[in-house]
Amino acid sequence: MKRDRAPTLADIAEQGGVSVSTVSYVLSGKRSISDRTRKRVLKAIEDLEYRPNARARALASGSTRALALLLPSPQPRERTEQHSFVAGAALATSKADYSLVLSTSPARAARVGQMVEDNRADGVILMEIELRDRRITRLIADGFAFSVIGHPDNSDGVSYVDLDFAHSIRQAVEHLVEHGHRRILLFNVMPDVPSRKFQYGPAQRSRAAFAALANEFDLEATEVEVPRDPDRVYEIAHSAIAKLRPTAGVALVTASPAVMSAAIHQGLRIPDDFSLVGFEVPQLAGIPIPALTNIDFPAYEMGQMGVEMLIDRLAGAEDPPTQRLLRPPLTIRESTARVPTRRRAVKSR
Amino acid sequence: MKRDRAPTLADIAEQGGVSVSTVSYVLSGKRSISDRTRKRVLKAIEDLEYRPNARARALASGSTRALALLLPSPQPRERTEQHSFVAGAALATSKADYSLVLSTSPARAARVGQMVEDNRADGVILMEIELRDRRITRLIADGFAFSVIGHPDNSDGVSYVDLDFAHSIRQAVEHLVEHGHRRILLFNVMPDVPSRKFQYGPAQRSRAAFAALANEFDLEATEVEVPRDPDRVYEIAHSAIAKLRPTAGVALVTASPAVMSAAIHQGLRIPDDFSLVGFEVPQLAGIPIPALTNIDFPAYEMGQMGVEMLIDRLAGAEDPPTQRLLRPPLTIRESTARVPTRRRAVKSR
DNA sequence: CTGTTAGCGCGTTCAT
DNA sequence: ATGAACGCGCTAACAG
Repeated sequence: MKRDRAPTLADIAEQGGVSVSTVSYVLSGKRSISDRTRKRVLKAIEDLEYRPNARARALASGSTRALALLLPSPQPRERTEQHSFVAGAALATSKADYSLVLSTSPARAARVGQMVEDNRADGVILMEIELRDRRITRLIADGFAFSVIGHPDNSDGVSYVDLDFAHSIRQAVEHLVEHGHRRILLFNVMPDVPSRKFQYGPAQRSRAAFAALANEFDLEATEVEVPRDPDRVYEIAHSAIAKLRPTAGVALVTASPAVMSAAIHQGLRIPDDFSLVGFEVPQLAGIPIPALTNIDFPAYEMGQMGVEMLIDRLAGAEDPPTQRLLRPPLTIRESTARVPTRRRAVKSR
Repeated sequence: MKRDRAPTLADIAEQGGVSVSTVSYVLSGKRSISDRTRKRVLKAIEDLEYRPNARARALASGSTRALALLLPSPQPRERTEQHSFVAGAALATSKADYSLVLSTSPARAARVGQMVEDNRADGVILMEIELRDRRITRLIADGFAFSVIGHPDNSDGVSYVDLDFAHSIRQAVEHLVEHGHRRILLFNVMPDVPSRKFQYGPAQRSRAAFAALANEFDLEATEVEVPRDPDRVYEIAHSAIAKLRPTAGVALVTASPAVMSAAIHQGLRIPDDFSLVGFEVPQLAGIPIPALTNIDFPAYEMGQMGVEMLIDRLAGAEDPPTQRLLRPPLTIRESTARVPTRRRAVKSR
């Protein structure tokens, strides 16, 4: 049976023979109600299939119980980790009985707070963080609640979850070094906006770590920058491998399938001629041919943490910010192996 | 400079020396305003950096300008197309100046309208549609605005966008038949909930089309059901290929990488020993080794269409529903080839 | 323990 | 062309 108008608090109050505030209070539990009236109210709510109106509630209470997730302008070719962030965030928000509003990133940094200003959300979650991210500066200046996936250079007071890229790169390179590799390529991610090339945290931190390791282990290490488009990655990796003839490579997020293809397509056998360590979301690592030695990118979990941190922020008053630098393990699979000694002979031709 | 309280219509009215309704009307344009007052008001809005409060607006107007996208409970291992739906939907909503609220699918069909009932959204978008989807029945019964990605058996009056799976399967099979293949496997998607196995539209329609084609061309056609988990797909495909020794296969959404791996790992060369047609989002097709003959799943576009259709529904009164059955082209790449004649000799051993 | 009422910020009808 | 005032549905003082 369908009413033409959704029941309101007033309807419940009437039906139950009580006042609206009483109904409101049995709903919120913010003051004690006698068992008898509570039951009457609950019955009325049941009978009329009453559902609180979220907008009215938001207007009156000042809280929307919604979080905004700012997507980097959604392209058809999105990155897998970003999708996992979204999925994880969606799960965590509904678990906490919040809503998740997806929003495309505003062009101007000044607009990051828009969702909060417009009263569509209580706080925002940022991703694709730059080393000095102006959006974060704004959000702090404007006093908005937020959390970030990734972290800027100066992360004082900001709640974030990120990967410890320096640690992961070290783990990957040490793995290769232990297997005798010395000529190693780093396929580093490059943001689509060239001017921000040196601003993107993961790229920058990976680069620095890689350079330090090259020095420490005295490697012939070369960094190769690759864009997001897999086809371009393929081309670039193809020529880099042909030219530099590395025995191994480390590919950052999203690049490994294309890099592996590039190697195979020029006749290299994996891992005999070329070892590769990837950095992908788990579901991508198991399937390739051969299976990828991989650092599992815990994107789904990071998405969840992002919202949990934000909700904590919204609840707890002046708690210290949560800051988590994750160190996912390296899983060794078929794509890496000891560099064969016979290679030395071949190499000299 | 930051105020402790966001400016409201009243603030603008005061600053501009006019009434609140006047301000409201210059914003909505719903009645004519003299140029002088309009300018004064606009200046005040500019000066105070006024932003309309979306919740108050929603409460007063009855429209939230938000759409809810109901996600199948977001798992870590989400399917690529679903992510693309989301990305496309996010783009289209923000283009139309709407918000997109992500919501996990309610357990009970009766709850599909929740987002609308709670006044968080004006309409909902459904995905993962079953042949007789109770959610759709509910939504119609309750008179809610909605659109769906996929389509049920009885789609009278529902706006949807879907793929013409029967057509695509035909296209794929005919391609293989033309190349001399006769022993063909269909790797069909299987929903996670076994009881709904025969309810899932794409699976059901693909199955029927495949069976009809087997009959029409007198093929040794076998359907192999695979779950979503790539590892399981690999196992199942591996043993199916070993046992049935097909010369070709057609893999539905998401399955082709695992199927290809399974074939390669048992020593088959692609396409010489085994041809494969995939059905994947474009970004997945180009990179595999070898490149996949593929029907590009236009998931991103479908996500966009889903919201566009819903917005049309919300705007236009009693227009006929939009119903689109897309037929993406088959792109022939390296993974399929003519079945070699020498194979006949080999086959008999 | 319960009722009354004043907002929350904006849209809109009714006056003027 | 403009203003005054009411209502959207709910929360939270304030008053018993």
